[in-house]
Amino acid sequence: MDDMKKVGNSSCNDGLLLRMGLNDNKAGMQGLDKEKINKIIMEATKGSRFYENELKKDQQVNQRIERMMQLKEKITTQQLLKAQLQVDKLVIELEQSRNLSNTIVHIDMDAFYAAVEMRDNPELKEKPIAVGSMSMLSTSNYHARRFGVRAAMPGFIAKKLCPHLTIVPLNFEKYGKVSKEVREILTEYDPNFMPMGLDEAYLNITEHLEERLNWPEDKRRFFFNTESTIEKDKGEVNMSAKFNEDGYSSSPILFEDNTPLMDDHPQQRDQSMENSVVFGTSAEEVVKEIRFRIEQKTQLTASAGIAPNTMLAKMCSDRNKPNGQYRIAPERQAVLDFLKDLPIRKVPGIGKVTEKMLKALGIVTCSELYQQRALLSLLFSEASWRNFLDISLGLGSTHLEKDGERKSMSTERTFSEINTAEDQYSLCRELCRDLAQELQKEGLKGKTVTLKLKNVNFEVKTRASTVLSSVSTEEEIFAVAKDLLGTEIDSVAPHPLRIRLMGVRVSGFLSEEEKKYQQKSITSFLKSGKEIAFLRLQPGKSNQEYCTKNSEASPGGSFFDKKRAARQLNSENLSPNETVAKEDSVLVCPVCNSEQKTTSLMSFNRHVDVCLNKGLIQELTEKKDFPTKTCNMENSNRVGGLSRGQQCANPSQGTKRSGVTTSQSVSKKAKSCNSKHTIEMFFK
DNA sequence: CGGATCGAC
DNA sequence: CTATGTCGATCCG
Repeated sequence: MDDMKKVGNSSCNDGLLLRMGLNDNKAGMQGLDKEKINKIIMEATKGSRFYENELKKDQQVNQRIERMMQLKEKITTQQLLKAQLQVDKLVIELEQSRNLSNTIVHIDMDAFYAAVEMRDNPELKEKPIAVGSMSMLSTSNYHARRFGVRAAMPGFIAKKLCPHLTIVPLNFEKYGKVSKEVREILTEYDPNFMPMGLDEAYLNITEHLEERLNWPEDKRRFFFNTESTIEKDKGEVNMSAKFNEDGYSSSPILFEDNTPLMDDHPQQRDQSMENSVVFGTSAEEVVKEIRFRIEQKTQLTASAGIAPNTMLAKMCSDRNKPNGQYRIAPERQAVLDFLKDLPIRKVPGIGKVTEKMLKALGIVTCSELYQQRALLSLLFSEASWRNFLDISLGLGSTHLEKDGERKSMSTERTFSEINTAEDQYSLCRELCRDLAQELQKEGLKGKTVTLKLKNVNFEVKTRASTVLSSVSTEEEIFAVAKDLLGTEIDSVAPHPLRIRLMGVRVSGFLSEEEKKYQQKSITSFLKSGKEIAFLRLQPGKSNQEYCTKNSEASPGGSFFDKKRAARQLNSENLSPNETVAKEDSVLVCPVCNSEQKTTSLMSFNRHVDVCLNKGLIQELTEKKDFPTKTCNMENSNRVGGLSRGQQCANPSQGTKRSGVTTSQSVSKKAKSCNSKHTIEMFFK
């Protein structure tokens, strides 16, 4: 998004201000200068919990830098020379593989959300506006930016910077519609174009350019949208000017110079079609055409970059925004010229922290990045310095890969402080419910559940747990998340856990391969007509285990719910051995599959352990896989010492991966419980 | 694997 | 009063 989140850092390095304030003000005009902006932000911010946490993070970065500098001190000239040789060998290879044959375009809608809101509400047109809420802004228009109002800034601070600021709430449905309109245009130039969010996209127009060479003019002719409500009076081309809110924006507008549109066909303009325009066949003309069509269709302007790879194209689109475009010719020297004085912060992938670290090494521009390549290869990880090298050579992807399958799905929410376990658990359940719904829309199941917590001091923690069999339903996810939450609550007891955010994520999805396999094993399992045994447990003070004989256990979850609520609310230790499975559930041993006529967990566990040990011995003596009896042990986190046993009990999942998972996650839990007797017994 | 960090939108 | 939500990548232990 064209939001100026990246703010040139330049001179004064007074820490946080640079991060939080906008120091990009063109002096003179109405608005505020850097100093004022930073002062106001600092006043609004100083002493807040947020600020304190920012300071803490800042210190951590400084320590990182310190460690790096110490490392640097130890580097000998010998090492440096050697590194230089190695890196330069790589440079030669990279140089040889440089590919300038593609034409990549990056399209970036200008101040997208704000522009949509202004379009739809003329009242806003002359005003400084931002889209978002009092707590967080998503974007602002250029007018507001002159006051230092920008994306990722809370609205209440923006208001201090610019008291007249109008804050419009987000309306994603609307932006989505507009985005779709834009995409309909883009797809004509590259059916495989890659959208990046609602307001940006990469296109590879290499093929289009070839075809276009043979196109007759008619196919390159487009008409002005006449029935639009826009006030436009004089002549052909001033439509885009209105989007230049301020009249003194430095960016070029679409038709401002005398030549561009008719580049290739200067002769025809007036007679044929009064309200039409013909675009040429060059890349620049194509992109002008795209931007023209976007504007005609949506009344919104876009900026664009043209270059031989995505990284460069993206940086180009930033060059002349808003409502401008820029091209790097497909020549090595053109690329290097472009990079020469470019601040590394402009490079996609280089953020605040990396900028600061590199600056500590005296690196600010891309050419400096290249000069220091040998040093960087000694100070940074392979992935990092190779990336730096690519950047400084101007290398990037020359084709647009379809993004692969998703790797995780999550949901999180911020709220005013919540500090009672009761509310936290019910919130957690709610998140699990929402997440489960989304997961099921995509038919996904994952093995890892991650809980994210942010306390009122803005400190973030994540806690993850990987289970044997994939989860996707509210109950399944919650069963895991609630344990993680419980552990965190316990960890601060007797103090309450004071949080301002909670999130739940599911990852570790099954690959397509695994899906099929699982499908098979499930159906064959069902055919075999066996019962599913469930076994669950919660570590910590509220140990709770039960098995039900029923495969559709706890249908509405109410049973589960009440139990949990009661237990956690009372916050006392129910003796873990008593009162299990009162209702209509029956304990079934997951190993031998027989019903156990007891309601005492302890004796039930004993039985299970015995069964498992039998299995273990058998496995080890026969030295082969455990019999493939499909015993579904979803979520079976039985708390004590079943590390090997679980593997045995669930052979259908017996891949290397799940084996490791099992022994790790269980052995950890085994410590917290005193039931490692299973293991000890075995080794006697 | 789990946890923290970075970066992008 | 009031500092987002979602995702992927990477590094380290």
